[in-house]
Amino acid sequence: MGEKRIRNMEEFAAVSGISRPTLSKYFNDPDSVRRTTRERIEAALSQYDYRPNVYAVNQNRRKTRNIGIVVPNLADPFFSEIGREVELACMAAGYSPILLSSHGNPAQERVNLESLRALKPAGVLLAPFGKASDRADIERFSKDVPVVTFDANIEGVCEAFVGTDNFQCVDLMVEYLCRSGEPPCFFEMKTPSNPNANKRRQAYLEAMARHGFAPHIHQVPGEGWKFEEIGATEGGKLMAAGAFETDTVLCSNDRLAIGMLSAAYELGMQVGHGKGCVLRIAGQDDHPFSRYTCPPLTTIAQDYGAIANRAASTLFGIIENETRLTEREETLFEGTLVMRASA
Amino acid sequence: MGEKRIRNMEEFAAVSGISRPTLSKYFNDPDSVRRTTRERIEAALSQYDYRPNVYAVNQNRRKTRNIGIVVPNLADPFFSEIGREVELACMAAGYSPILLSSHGNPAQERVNLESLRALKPAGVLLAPFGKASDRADIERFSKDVPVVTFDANIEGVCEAFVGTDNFQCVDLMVEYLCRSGEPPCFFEMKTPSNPNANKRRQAYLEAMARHGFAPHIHQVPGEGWKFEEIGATEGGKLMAAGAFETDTVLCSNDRLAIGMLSAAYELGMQVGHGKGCVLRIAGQDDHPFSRYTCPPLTTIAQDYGAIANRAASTLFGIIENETRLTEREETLFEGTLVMRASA
DNA sequence: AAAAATAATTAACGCGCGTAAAATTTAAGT
DNA sequence: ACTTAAATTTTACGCGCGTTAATTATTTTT
Repeated sequence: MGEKRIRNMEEFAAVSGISRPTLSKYFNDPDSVRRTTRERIEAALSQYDYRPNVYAVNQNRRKTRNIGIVVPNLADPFFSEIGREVELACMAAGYSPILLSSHGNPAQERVNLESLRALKPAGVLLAPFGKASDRADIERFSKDVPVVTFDANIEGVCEAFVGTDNFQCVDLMVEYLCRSGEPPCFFEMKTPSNPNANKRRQAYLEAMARHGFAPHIHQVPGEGWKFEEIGATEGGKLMAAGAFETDTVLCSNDRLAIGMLSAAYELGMQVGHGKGCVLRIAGQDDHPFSRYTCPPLTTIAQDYGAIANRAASTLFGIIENETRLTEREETLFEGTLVMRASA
Repeated sequence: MGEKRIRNMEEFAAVSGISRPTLSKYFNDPDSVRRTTRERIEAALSQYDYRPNVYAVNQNRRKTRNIGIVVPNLADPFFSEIGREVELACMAAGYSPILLSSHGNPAQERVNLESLRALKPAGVLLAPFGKASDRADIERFSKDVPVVTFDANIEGVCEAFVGTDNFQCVDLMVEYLCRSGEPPCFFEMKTPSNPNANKRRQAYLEAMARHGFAPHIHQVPGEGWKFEEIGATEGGKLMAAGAFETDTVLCSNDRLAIGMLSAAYELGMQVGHGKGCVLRIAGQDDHPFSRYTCPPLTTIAQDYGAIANRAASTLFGIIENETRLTEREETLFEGTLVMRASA
């Protein structure tokens, strides 16, 4: 191993017997040099551990191999999961992911994009807030850097969007709930910033119409990202008041449902489809913890991996072709019903 | 605003009427130039938006202002919370935090440190795995870069450690449980990689002795980071078999407790201290979701903010004094009892 | 107001690497 | 073995900024 410390590519060229420009080519793309040369380089590499200075490399290269990943809130396990999948996809493709959380704050999203700009990323994978995001800012940013959005769409902005088909998901759930018991009421926040919430409400209305039932939407006040708390306090009030028209509630997302389950427990209302149960509660997203709620939460699972990989590979395609998409792409994956005890 | 694009410091010097070396000084430390000069620079800055190229800056500066933050698993809300606090502390002090998750994989921890090395960080804040971490590797790394560990200690390695006083925490909980009902059994994994787990077991033994009760430790098999699952399946088996000697179980951490609560629910065992309850379950850490379990989890809260800030400021002290600590520091914060319905 | 102290300017070099052009070597093809 | 094509080496410049030394301008001191 390491005989003496190599300070730069010049010195490594000396000890390896390969010229610096060839080494430079190799580090940019190992396959761009002849096999025998590559082997000589790699032999030397295992002997003298040397790595090009990232800062010098990135200063001189037009485009770096950095990929910015921005998610609204890493404290939400949903985003930490999908963020991780995206990260892995980037690394597998030889890029350097830089994962940033906006900490539930749309202003931080702007800050994050601004910091990313300084890093001259080859591309950005963005899970935006939706309506709360600064559309103009993102549009401006995506002029300079190719951006693929995932999870939440911003109509007409960025190269492509990859997400879940909310209509298919809600339809699946509504169909199941109607078939197995009373038709569901819909529980959500009054001012959801996430565009998925709006699609889900719309999908609920359409699905209920299709099944010939009257829809019942309950919107509750509440700001921020404390969904469980909102679900617990506001959902609890509704349950206590007997405000739900049927014995089944479909929540706009799992975190609201988790809050409602907690409130139902407090109220002594047994949730589930077994005997003695007075309420069914269902969620959406298959939150990592929904398997451990009491009772375990019936929900719709999004295909995290598929979304992450498709978003990443779409971005890589744009980067590697050096050409923006002629037409904006939208890809939606289907969700699957996860039947547990709560509904 | 932006009249024409400024490509480098040279051009900004031209339009601002300030020489380049002075600008360089300013960007390194705004207070190092005369007030009148500073104002002229900032006036120009608001007109021509220019920012120094990070790569060129970091290539030439001896030490960057990057701070590496490495946590074992961002998918665990505990670490995403504390990671966020650390991040904020770094930004507040004018550093650039780079948050990396080891995804529950000790090998990834080595990879993360290796990637950080390339970024020449001024310092690193590391929440290690503990025994599962590569002690030698971390020791070697901390020779080159000042490292402060937090959450989990590695005896004798790195400049300093900041964490929670497990003995005080467990003592607090044991005292409460003994005073309010039957003394607790202790539930944990057989091979916990986290050193806190070992301290907690030890603390449990001492606390029980002090109160004059016989300790009962139940260790269950299970690998990895699926603590809820392990708590549910293995804890469930123990509950079903009536293996716990008393009606009170103290879990090594909240995530195990969440799993146990879920299993207890399945078994129809009512958990809590009210009437009709057959079991009390307590956790440790005040996991963000433990407020919404059924019943809500009684636990010990760590002072996330204090730990994060102390770890960060200790590191900044070392960086700014350019001198390593003569003696390794260990700081422990006290936990507080969070009484909820489960125990 | 002149002298002393402080700050800014000019000029120039270096950091580590990308990259281009020309010269040279190596491999492939018949 | 000879021609061609492909790969490598030599040489040299540029990227954007840190930094230093000598010079000049500005402020502070008495």
